[in-house]
Amino acid sequence: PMALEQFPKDERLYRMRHSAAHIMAEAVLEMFPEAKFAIGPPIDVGFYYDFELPRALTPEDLPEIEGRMRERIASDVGFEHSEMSKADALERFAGQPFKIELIEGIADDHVSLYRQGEFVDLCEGPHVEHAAQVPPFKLTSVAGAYWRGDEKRPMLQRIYGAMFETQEELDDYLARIEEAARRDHRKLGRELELFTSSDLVGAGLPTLLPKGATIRRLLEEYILKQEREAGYQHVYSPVLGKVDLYKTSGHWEHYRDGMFPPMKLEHEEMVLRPMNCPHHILVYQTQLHSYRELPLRIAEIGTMYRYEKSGVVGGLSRVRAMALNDAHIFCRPDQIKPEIAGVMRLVERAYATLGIKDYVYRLSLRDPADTEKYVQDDELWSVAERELREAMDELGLPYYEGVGEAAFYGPKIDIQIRDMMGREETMSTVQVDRHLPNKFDLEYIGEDGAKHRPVMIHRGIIGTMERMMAYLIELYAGAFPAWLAPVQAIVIPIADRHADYAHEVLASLRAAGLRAEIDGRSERMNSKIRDAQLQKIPYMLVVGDREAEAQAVAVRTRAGEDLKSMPVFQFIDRLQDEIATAMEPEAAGPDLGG
RNA sequence: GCCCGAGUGGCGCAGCGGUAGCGCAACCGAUUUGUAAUCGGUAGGUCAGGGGUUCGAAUCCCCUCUCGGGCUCCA
Repeated sequence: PMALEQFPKDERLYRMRHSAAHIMAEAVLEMFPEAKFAIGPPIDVGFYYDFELPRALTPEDLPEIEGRMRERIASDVGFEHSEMSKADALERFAGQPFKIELIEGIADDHVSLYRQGEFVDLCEGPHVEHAAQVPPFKLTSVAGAYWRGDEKRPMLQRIYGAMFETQEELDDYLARIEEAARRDHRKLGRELELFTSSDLVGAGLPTLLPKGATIRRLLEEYILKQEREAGYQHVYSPVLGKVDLYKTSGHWEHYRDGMFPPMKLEHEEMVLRPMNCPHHILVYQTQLHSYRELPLRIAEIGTMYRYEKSGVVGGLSRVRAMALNDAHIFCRPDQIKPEIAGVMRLVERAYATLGIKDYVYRLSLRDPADTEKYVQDDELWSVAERELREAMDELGLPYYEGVGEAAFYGPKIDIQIRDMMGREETMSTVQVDRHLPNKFDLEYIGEDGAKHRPVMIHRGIIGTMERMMAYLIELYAGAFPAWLAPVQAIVIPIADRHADYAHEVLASLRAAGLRAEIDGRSERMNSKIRDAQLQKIPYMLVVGDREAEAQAVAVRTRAGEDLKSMPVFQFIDRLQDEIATAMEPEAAGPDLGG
């Protein structure tokens, strides 16, 4: 057999992490002889193992488990592979209900086992040859996890471990986790006074403070301008409507669990909208449309409400009230591909401006086996899926497929970003929908004078303002580029006698459309600089006798760079240039012919 | 929603059965300062909310709410 070192790195890591999971299981068995074992696979930063234990584990248990693991590793037990018949295995694993369920699910009449020391596990392998080949690791957390990922099955205890081939790589990973914690938008949101939340308002309902509101407004202004230039028309529609509207749209049937329960009025029931689509459909229906008018692009920063489960809400990334940079394009079938291309161009441009580089495309498909979640119409799904594939292929954009990730009414292209912890989230989305046009009986008059059914494209570029803000706060660690910074420059008078001049400078900056503040406290300049630094304000403008004399400002950047003294007008020019450049970057992505 | 953990002045924390403390911030005063924290003083908390145990609860128990790590779900 090949020695471990001869395998490619991925294969080596797989074996090492998988073996560590087994060693951890053995350590847990020593501590809890009555433990029931579920599964323990390698994952991309290490491994985990799920157990059912007589008591809840706490983080204080981890060092002991780690210690026992290190003993096993030091003793360098070998990993031995064997096989036995299913019947023998069922006997061997009597008292291990999860293993028995796994064995019963194996099609073969023989099962594969691995033994190290006293511990034998049902396992396909592969593993390292002996325990000493397991590299540095650290048990990181205990958590709950459903058996087989099914919320109707028992909740097990999961222990996560981080593992890399070298101590250095492990340390790098642990440092990344710490850095992610430092950038956590919930922490920065408080420190930088971006948003707040209150027990009295409720979970998932954050309030944007003035600085956070500024960022959101800038994002909105940016995307609204892009959309206007791309031929979108903006509307305002109400955030609630009659239940009947959502029964017609199908949201009531397919999305009810995600909606706040209805408000009963005297003769009707109202619900907070979970999506904006029905309202935009009503906009379309106000007139009879000719094929010449299409595509019609109806857009809105639409606030909507979703009853997210209590365990999932948090910060700005998962909220119950959210504003979606939403639009619905009503078009002819022959316009689908060019419209998708147009949306992709908007995404590429927006991401370049926002500085988002780490993203991938996902073709989100339905799970054909799930007849509950998705509308049943095979023809509709296969047509929409083909259109999306062809559009992406023609654009030359790579994508991976996510089965079971579609909307209830159709497949979609999701643009997936990765957060600081490496978790993937949907930011932008494009969806081809032939379902809602049917439900609402939408039509347009074609060239032939007959009625035809338009196709709807649902799309979001910024996505929800909340999630985008959460992402950008972490991406920039709160040090926003000047165009997005809530405060772009702070004027710091050295002594009280400089207050008048400082206010003159402030007035000039504001007159030039810049967001500036003044720190007029009776503090030392050093202290004011420190505070401005902690607030991550891009420019600090120190003004003292010399500056007042020269109609100048002494410019310090938040990077700590001293740009020396310059005339006020020169600083204004410089900052305005910087902003203009940042907002019109070259699109970073592939050339989409725009 | 589920498992585990946690909620102490605006923020960060200590106290863990004998009726609340520290630092920062705030406020007042002094200082008027040249690129990451000037000094002194004052005020602020029904210890998330409710119920219970106890002579006595921030400390122990129960319920609810909120927050965190996961799972499931999701923009």
